[in-house]
Amino acid sequence: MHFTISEENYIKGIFHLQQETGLVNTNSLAAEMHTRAASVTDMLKKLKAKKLLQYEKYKGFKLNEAGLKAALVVVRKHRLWEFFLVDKLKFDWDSVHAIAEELEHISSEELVNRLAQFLGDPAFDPHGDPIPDKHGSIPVIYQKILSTVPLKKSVTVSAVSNQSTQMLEMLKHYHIALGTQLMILKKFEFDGSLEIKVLKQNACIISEQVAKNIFVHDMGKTK
Amino acid sequence: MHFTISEENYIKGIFHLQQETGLVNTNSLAAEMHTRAASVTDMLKKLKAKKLLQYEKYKGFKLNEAGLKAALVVVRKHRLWEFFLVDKLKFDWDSVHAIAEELEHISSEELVNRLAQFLGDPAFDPHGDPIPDKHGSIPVIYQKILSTVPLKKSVTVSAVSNQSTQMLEMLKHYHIALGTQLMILKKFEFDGSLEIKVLKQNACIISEQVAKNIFVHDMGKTK
DNA sequence: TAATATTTTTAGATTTGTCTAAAATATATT
DNA sequence: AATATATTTTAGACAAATCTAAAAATATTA
Ligand SMILES: [Mn+2]
Ligand SMILES: [Mn+2]
Ligand SMILES: [Mn+2]
Ligand SMILES: [Mn+2]
Repeated sequence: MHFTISEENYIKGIFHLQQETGLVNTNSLAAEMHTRAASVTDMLKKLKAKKLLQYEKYKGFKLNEAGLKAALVVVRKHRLWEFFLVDKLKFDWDSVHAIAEELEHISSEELVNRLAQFLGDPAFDPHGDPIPDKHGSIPVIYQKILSTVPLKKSVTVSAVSNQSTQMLEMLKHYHIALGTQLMILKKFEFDGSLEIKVLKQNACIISEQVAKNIFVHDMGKTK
Repeated sequence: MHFTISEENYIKGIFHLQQETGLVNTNSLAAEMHTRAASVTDMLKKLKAKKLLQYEKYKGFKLNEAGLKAALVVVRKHRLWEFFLVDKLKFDWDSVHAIAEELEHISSEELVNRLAQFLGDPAFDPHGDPIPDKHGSIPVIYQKILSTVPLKKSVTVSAVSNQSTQMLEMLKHYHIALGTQLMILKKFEFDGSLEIKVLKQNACIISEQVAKNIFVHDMGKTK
C-alpha cells in the first residue's frame, strides 16, 4: 500500500493524538497539522476509503489496525533519522525535528532497516521517545514524571514530552539532556516549582510546567 | 529561492542533457523525465518565470547561471547520499540510485554539509561521478574511455557513464567495479569487442557498447 | 426544551503537476 | 518551392491538496 507524504503526515498526526485521547476530533487534528477543519475532513474521507480509519461523520475517529501499522512505520523512520542526525551528524537534539519531518517520508524499507542496523538498533530517539522495531513493537520503559519523584532521590532523565524548540532550548539552558542525572532538593507548595540539583551544576529552580514534561527513571536502570 | 521536488527533478534532468548537447530540446527532456512533451513545455514556462532558464519557444533551452547553481546543489545531494548508502549502509552500487532520487530533495543545507563532513568530503560518488563541493565546484579527473586505452596497459576503473540497472548488473557479473584494475589483451576489429583481464579474474570478452561506457585512469593515479 | 454556540461537513474555488488531442511551427524530402 | 514529416506548443481536462464561506449537525445554556 502506497501513501502520499500528506497522507503519512496525517496518519502520524492522528497517531499522536489518539495516544492521549483515544478518539480524535476534527478540530484538534486541524490544530496539530496547522491546517483547517475542512482540509481534515477531506483527508479523513481518503484515509477511510483506504481502510485505515475508524470514522463516523460527526462522531470522531481513530486509526484501525492497518492505520496503526502505517503510523508506526512513519514514527520508526522519524525517530531513527533523528537518532542519526544527533548521533552521527552531531546535530543538537533541539534542531533535528524539522529535518526528520522530511526524511521520514523516504520510502525504501531496505533503507530503514539498514539505517537501524548501522545505528546499532537504538531503542530510543534523542528525545527519549521509543523507536518501534521493524514489526511495530515499541520498547517499554519504566519512567515517571519528575514532579512525582521523592526528594533527594537521584534519577536519570529518560524523555521529554513537550518537544517544542522553546522547551528544548530551556532544558539546554538548565544543562538538562537525556541521560542527565539530577535530584529534587525542595518542592515549593506555592506554585509547584522545584529546586533541583543537576549533576555537576549549581542547584536551580524549575517551574511546575517544566517539571511535568520531564520523565525520569531510577539511576542505573538501563533503557 | 524554493523549488518543488518536480522542479528540482526537471532542473537536474536539463543539467544532465546540456552537459552532452549544450542546448536541450523538448522531446529529449521528455524522454529523460519519462513524461510527455506537453508536460515539459508546461514546466519550461515555470522555470523560465523563475529565471533559471534560457528559453525561446521552439528554439531549445538550457540552464542559465542561477539554474546551473540550483542543479549543482541537487546533484551534490544526490551523489553524497549515494556515497552514504554504499559506504556506510553497505548497499550495492547498482541499487542506490532510486533511493538517492528521493533523498536529494531533503532541503536542509546544514544537513548536506554535515553529511559531507561525516563522509570525509568525498570527491566522487560510487559510480565515479564527481561530487560538487558546497560552492558548486566539480573536481576534475583525467580519465579516458576504456576502448581508447592501448593494449596491455594496466588501468583502474574510475567511472561508468551508463548507470542503468542492466549495465551495473552486467559489470557486477564481470567483477568490474570502481577501483577495479584491468588491462586490454586484444581488440577485435569485427565488432569492436575487447578481450580484457580483470585483476584476479579470468580473461573475458566485453562488447564495444560496454567498453564505451567504462572510464579508466592510469594505475596509481589518485582521484 | 428552545435558543445559542460550537463543531463538523459540504460546496465551490485555487494551485500544481500531469495528461490527450489539436494547432502551430520548424525541418526534411521530393 | 511545395509537400510531407517531425517537433513543439496550446487548449482543455483531471486528480491531489488546499482554502473560504455557508450549511448541517451536535452540544451547551438559559
Ligand atoms: Mn513529515
Ligand atoms: Mn523525537
Ligand atoms: Mn529526484
Ligand atoms: Mn551516481
